[in-house]
This record gives sequence, structure tokens and C-alpha cells, in this order.
Amino acid sequence: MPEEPEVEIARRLIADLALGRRITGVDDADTFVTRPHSPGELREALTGRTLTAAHRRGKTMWCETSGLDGSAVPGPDLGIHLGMSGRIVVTAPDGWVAEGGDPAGRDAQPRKAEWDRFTLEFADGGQLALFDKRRLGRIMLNPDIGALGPDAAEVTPAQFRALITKGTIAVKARLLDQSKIAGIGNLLADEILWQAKISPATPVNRLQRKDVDRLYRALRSVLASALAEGGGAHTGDVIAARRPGGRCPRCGHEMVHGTVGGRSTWWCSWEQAARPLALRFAGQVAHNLDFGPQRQAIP
DNA sequence: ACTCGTGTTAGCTG
DNA sequence: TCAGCTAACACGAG
Repeated sequence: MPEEPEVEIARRLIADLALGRRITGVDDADTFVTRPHSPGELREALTGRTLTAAHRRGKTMWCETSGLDGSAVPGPDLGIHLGMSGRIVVTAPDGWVAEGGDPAGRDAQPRKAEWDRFTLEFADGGQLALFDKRRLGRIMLNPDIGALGPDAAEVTPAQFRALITKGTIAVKARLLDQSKIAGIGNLLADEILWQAKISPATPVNRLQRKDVDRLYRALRSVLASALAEGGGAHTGDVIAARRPGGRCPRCGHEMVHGTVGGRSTWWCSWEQAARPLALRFAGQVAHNLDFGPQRQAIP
């Protein structure tokens, strides 16, 4: 998916190109994407309104809508979640198309019409569509934003410490828990843990204060650079090494693969080894003396 | 043919 | 009730 930085790109797309355009038609026939709404419910709720603002918390977006016929009473919020493969496609009146969201599917096959899972038609002839091959994206009225933790890009160090360290769950699973901190996905989590040199399987109650602080700094810098590079979670330094035979871009040791928190996880076998720091240090001495790592040039 | 997966969530267990 | 885990969802890509 679109993780937080890519969702932010999609939100800006909506904010820049879709606000203020009168909605004259709504295709809400895909009831899996629009669950729990029934067919026609979204059309009924949105036709005649305009989107007036685009917001985001974590990976959830929502648009405010105008009142009908100049009424001051606003309409319902339109919730948008891109799921695993969703993308926002905004078409201008002249047919010019802008996209934001999932980049993995971009440039692959030509877009099939049936992959547009939800569409707003505008009076000017353009449209806004949720394009989603896998169909795990979601459109709903008045989404419950309160169920999400603070946005990953806005959480403070003190909030972060409090939200992260409670319990015994693996730190990666906690980073992925949207009700604690909203916005971190599987790839970003691997990148953040790699930057912080922390094993993804570390129980959160075993993290020391300095580990948590390092994790927080890694979170901030990974999010900032992902957004600066156009939103892709793929832009992370370790993402390219997430494959069989991949090597750590810093130390050259092999990346290892496993499942943490039910998700596919890659980490550096050396720098993110799951053992106490003291043992790691002792191991490093032995390692360097006896069988120093074969460093590989990074392509 | 068959497995995997950038996400969420219902339902289960202790 | 809470914390944590697993399967299921849907379907394209490798």
C-alpha cells in the first residue's frame, strides 16, 4: 500500500484538484469497497454536494462536504482508505489525469475500467476515482477517526514513549498498530527498525529509553525522507535489500526474513540481531577476530 | 499451478 | 476487559 507518505500525496491531490467541484453522479455499486453501506446510499448522500476540505490521519483520509443548495448545514464526511493497492485518480474537465497513492501498480498494465471501485462524477465532466486492483480499499461515510492513534508524523517524543512501550508485544507489531500510532505500514516499519538498529522481534518492554529515543528519531527521518522523495515507502534504504540474498546496505551482512506480528519482515542479521547489547559487543569482537564479514559492494 | 502480499478486522484465547 | 494472535478478505503479480 500506500503507507502514510503516499496517502499524504493522495490527500494533496484531492485538496489541489477535487475541491469545489459539484458532484453530479456517484458510482457506489461495489458494495465490498463501500461496506457497510448499501448500493445507492453514497450516491444519495453525496450528489449535489462539493468536497470542501481533504484531511488525513495515518492512512485514513476524509473529505468534508458542502450543504445542499447553499445550505449552511454540511454534508457527511467522505472517508477514503487506499488499502493495499488503492490510488486516487482525478480527471480534469479536459481529460487530463492526475494520480496519487499506490505506486507499485503504476506503469504496469493499462488501467482496466473495472478497477475503478468508486467514482465521483463532477458537473464539469471530470471525475475522482478510487482505482484499486486488489479491492481492499474502502469508502465510507463518517469514518471513526477516533479509533486511530496520533498521526505518525505528528506524534511527540513523550506520546511516542507512552504509546510504544506498554505491554510485551514485538516492537514491529506495535509500530503497525494503527490504534497506537497511525500511518506506519509494513515497509516503513522495516525501514524504521533498520535505521534504529533494533530487532523487529524485541518485546516493547525490553526496549531501553535510548532505544525508544533512537526509534523515534528514525521514525521522523524515515517519514520525512519518504515524503520528500515523492511519497514512496519504496524509497527507503533497506527496501531494496528485502529479498532473498539481500545484504545490509550499511554493514554488508545478510538480511534475514521471517514473520513478526503476522507480517513479512526483513532485518539485518548482524545489526538487528535479537540479543542484548553486551553480548552483541562481545560477539562483535569475536566476529571481527575470527570471521570478519565479507563486505559486498552496494550496487 | 501455486504462493505471496506496501492493510484492516472479526473472532478467538488466555 | 484487555493484550495479543490468526485467519480471512480479494485478486493481481511473479
